[in-house]
Formats: sequence, C-alpha cells, structure tokens
Amino acid sequence: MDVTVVLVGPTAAGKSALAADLARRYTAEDQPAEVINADSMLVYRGMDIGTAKPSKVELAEIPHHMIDLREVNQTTTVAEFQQLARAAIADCQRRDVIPIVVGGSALYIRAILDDFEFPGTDPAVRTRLENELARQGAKWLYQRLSEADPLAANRILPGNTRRIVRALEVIELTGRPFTATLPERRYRLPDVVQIGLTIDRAPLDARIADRVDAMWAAGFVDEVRRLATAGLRESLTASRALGYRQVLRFLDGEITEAQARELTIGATRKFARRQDSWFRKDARIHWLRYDRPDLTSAAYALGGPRGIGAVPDGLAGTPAVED
RNA sequence: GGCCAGGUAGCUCAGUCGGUAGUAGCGUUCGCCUGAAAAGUGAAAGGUCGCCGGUUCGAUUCCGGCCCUGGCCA
Repeated sequence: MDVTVVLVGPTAAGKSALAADLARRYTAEDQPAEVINADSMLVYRGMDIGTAKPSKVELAEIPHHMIDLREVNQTTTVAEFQQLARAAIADCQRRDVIPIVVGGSALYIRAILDDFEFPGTDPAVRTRLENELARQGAKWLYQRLSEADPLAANRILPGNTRRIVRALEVIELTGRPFTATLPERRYRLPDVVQIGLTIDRAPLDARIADRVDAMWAAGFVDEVRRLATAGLRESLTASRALGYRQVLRFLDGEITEAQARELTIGATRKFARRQDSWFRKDARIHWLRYDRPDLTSAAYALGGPRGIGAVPDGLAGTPAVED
C-alpha cells in the first residue's frame, strides 16, 4: 500500500496532534506510519518552543522526518526542502511505511506533491541584483523587468521587490522568460490524500492566543536569547519566524516584552488567514472540522484501507469559508 | 464644586479659517504568490465627526446648554 497522507490547515488547528494520533492508529492496525514535517521552521535545531515542535517524547515514539536538520544560522530554501521531503517519502514507501506529511505552508506542500520545478539560483547574481535594487531603486529594477519579460512584469507589482529580483535572476540564469505561472494542481505521486482541518476564526484566534501565552510560560524568551548567541539574528530565514522575530526586537530593546507577545499573536493570526486563503483554493483537499470527536477515525477512513480518498458517509466537513 | 484638555472608523489619532471628513497607522475582509513562504505583497469595506438647541442657504467646524473621559485646584 503506498498511499501518502497529507495533513494541512492553519497553524494551531491541531495538525501535529492529529498526525501523531493517525500514526498510532495505523500502527495499531499493523501498518507502520511515519510523520514527515512540511513546516519550514521545524528543520532548525533549537527552535522548539516557538515552533510548537513535537516533544522529545513524541519524537521518540513516532519517527519524524525533516526535523532538526539545520542550525539556525543556516538558510534552507523551498527547493532543498522539496528534495529532502520527496526523498523521505520515497524512503518510507520503500520500507512499506505510510508517510504522513504535515505542514502549514501551501507552497511547501505543493512543492512536494505537485510537479513543481524551481529554476535554480545563484548567490552572485542574486547579490548583484540586490545591490542594483539598493542603488537604483525599485522603479528602475521593475523597468528592467518590464523590458526583459513584460508578461512577468505584468503579474508582479512594482513594489514587490523580492519577486522582481527573483524574476530577473531566473531570466538571467535560464535565458528564458520568468513565467510567473504556477503549475497545475496535479499530484506527481499516485494515491495522495490531502486532509485539511477547518476551524472558525473566533476559536482559531483564541487558540493562537493561548498557544502564544503557553510558549511564553514555557520559556520562549530564553530560547530566543540562547539562539541569538548561535546566530539567529543574522539568519535570513530563521530570524523571520513568527515569534522569534518579535522576541529579537524585544531583546534589542526596540519594544517591550508585552508588546512582543501581542505582536506575535497578531502576526500569527494574520499568517493563519494567509494559510486559509491558499489552502481554500485547493479542491483536492478533504476538509474535516478540527473539533469533531471522531477526527482521527475520520482521517483514518479517508487515508485508510477502506479506500483511498473515499469520503466516509456523513463525515465530510466544509471548506474553511465562513459566512 | 471651579479651571484646563479632550470626545471624529472596531482601536489610536489627523483634519475641516462653515460647503456631510483622512492615499493615516493598527485591526477586519478579500486577493496575489516558483530557490527567504512562519517570507513578500495588492485592494476593499468601515464614520448620522458625544447629545440637544441656536445662528446660517448650509454646522463635524461658530455660539449656548447638557453628558462622558482625563488632569489640576478646592
């Protein structure tokens, strides 16, 4: 059996807990399963409290992949992640283990599941473009993109410097236009079942606030302080993680600790809305309410032996669209 | 009780020398997204301008009274 189960949904909806329960359920049915993390920040060692990383106990009980692979001062990219995660899935399947992919970033999920190809990158080119951006300004760089690839320029807004730089980089490296078009939503593997958790805004916001409070109580600030000495501040990726960025600002004396906590809650809520709006578009996802009592069974029924992707009677949820 | 400063968007505030107000920040809602994605970005909605009267063609703006908030003095 080589089904790939994928759990998606906004942060704090309970994906990790469901993944663990599901893995236990499979194991109980004599079908080993392992969890493959698809969250960008869980790959960094030491980022535990702020990322709500599964506990040591849980990691010992259920094998997890794609966790604690890098130091915080290293930069990991989607492309690398894609490669490693796909390898992990293949490895599971070779061993007749069901991979349960869990993640909150739709780009990462799609990069793993769909025919997503990243055209490559070159630090030297990137640096040069960024210098040009700094020297000549966004308008100038956007003008260059308009000339090199009008179609891409049309789809990228003049103020979105990050994407302008990337587009020019791709054009320069490949010699072809940067078609800012995402590939179709088509799985590259057979038997993929995507399950999404739906949760209304009000309870989600409450859960986020509770989680952030719990993080603080668990010593989050100390964790960030520790990581700061390991180069967190200088990292391009890890330093931007929700909560970490805000606590760094507190440690730098820019804001108070209370403000850092409030800003973390706000940024996390905003992130959850972004996650929603992306996942919502994917018609392949089977939605389940986060709080249904038979959540694990429902998920198991979707991905289990009864039939790949078969929606159990009366178990279907509704997409994450309110009102 | 007296004096002073305020009451304008869900919150914090601008502004209107009288012509039904702001590209405001935050929040909300809805979008976009190809090697930083827990990142980066766009747009929209939203106000009987504290209440009641007066002056005026016309009041959120001027005048009077009242209510509320904060501060100072008794």
